[in-house]
Amino acid sequence: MHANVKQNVVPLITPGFKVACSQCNLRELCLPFGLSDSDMDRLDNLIGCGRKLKRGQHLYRAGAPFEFIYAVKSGFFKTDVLTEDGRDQVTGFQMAGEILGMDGISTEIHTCNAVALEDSEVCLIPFTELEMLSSEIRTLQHHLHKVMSREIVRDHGVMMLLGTMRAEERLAAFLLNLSQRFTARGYSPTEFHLRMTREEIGSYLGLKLETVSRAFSRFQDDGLISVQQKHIRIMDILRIKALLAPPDGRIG
Amino acid sequence: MHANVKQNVVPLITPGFKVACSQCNLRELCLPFGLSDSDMDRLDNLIGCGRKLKRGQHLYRAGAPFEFIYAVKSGFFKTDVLTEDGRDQVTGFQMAGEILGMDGISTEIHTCNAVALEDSEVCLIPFTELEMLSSEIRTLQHHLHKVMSREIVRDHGVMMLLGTMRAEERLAAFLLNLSQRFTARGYSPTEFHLRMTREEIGSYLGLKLETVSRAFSRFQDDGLISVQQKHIRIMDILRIKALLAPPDGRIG
DNA sequence: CGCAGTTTTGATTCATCTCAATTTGTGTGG
DNA sequence: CCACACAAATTGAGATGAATCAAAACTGCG
Repeated sequence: MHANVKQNVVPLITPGFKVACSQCNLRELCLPFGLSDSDMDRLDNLIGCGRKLKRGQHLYRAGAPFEFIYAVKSGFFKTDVLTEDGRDQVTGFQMAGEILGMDGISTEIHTCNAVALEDSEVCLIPFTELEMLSSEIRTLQHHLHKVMSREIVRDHGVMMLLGTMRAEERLAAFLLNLSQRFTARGYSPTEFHLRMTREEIGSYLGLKLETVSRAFSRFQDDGLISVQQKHIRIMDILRIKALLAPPDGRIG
Repeated sequence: MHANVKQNVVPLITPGFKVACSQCNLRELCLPFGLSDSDMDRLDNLIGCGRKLKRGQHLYRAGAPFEFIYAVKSGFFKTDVLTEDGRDQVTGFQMAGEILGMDGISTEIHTCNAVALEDSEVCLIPFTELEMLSSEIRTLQHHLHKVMSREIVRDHGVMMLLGTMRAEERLAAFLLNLSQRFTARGYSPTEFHLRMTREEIGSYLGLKLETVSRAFSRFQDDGLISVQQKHIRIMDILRIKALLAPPDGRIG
């Protein structure tokens, strides 16, 4: 807790660094997707600068005034909501090219926390100016809408997971999702490091950390994966996928 | 099933009726919120017509091409997603003034189903034209973003519910949410008819219908509510709220 | 090298699911 | 308008998956 308070001061004295979409290898994955060169220059002017975060540092907190949305340039984040009565729910994990902060648009106040799970960099996108620019650039406007809609659809997937799946199905879905997102970023589909703890995975999946750990162990015993702490190697992706289709194959 | 197929044809031969935001008593709750009279006229021109649906009829289905978003003018809807393997998750219930269909923006294909739970009316809002108009009307643009963001925040709340709450807490949260939304629409906060079945409530809350029924019965035995089938009367809203704060009051 | 945080594993408890039987409500057609 | 059939809801008994409580092992950081 104290550590976080201290860390929260750091960005104010850390000069932002200059970023440019046009130079970024994530541009096909991120907000500038589909923009012409000249339009991308205009977006570059708007975005201005980036921000570096150390592991454990908050990008923003629930209750903070909303000003920016953020594009993950490198690193790994989690977002979580907490209630007055102490419940804590991880709502997502974000990696390079993904957009953070859209929870703040509706009330101008952020409703969740965003925390770097490893040293990370983000691009700061001032939202009011983004709205102005997007009213001039149709492609940008439409893409912003797509990004927000994609988040809604993703959330529906999480609801499905939390509402209908058993523990091992949830973990299987989680691993497949990570694998797919790593693949899209040019990393190995079968071998990766988890940046989050068992407890954070558990919170995201609606499970206790012990249940997550047991499910990992069981997957390993069954030859589906190899786990060593945070290092995961997927051994049999087909059988992991099969876990998501219930044995009875009920339809309708 | 056959009934649905038949119903699906009806709207094609049912002439749409004319709607006008400027005449609508939901305008302070719905998309035109905050617009000037002249801007609202422009929105009216865009929206054009509405559509009536009978109970059980689909407004749209997963897989259907995306063209409109819909404002609920009257009635009550549910949205649900289903997977190939037969899982079914209700993702939300929508009432007057709420917007449906934003799941379709990201891929131009709807990813969930929207079904009328009673005879209902919606306004059809052609999305491409809405984007064009919103690039000219700042207020409209910003409000559209707020509506989408609000949906994201709402989804986070559902994740919290599904991920951290026990059965009676989920039902309490559900009842309080309905009560609040009815209140905002000028209906009684304490007495209402549920438009959905126990099974649909259960799907939304990640519970089996029997568990929902038992929780209702328990609430009634404890004097929190009075239930008779779909008719609900809230007797002690404070104690229902208290159910959401765990007894130990753990913090942080 | 030691300590704190994380992870694994085991034994037990408990909430919810499952299966099953009734009851109640609703819509349809005679 | 009533009777019937079907859908929805209630309630009970028992099974089960995940939570809880507890202890030990591992990892990485200072």
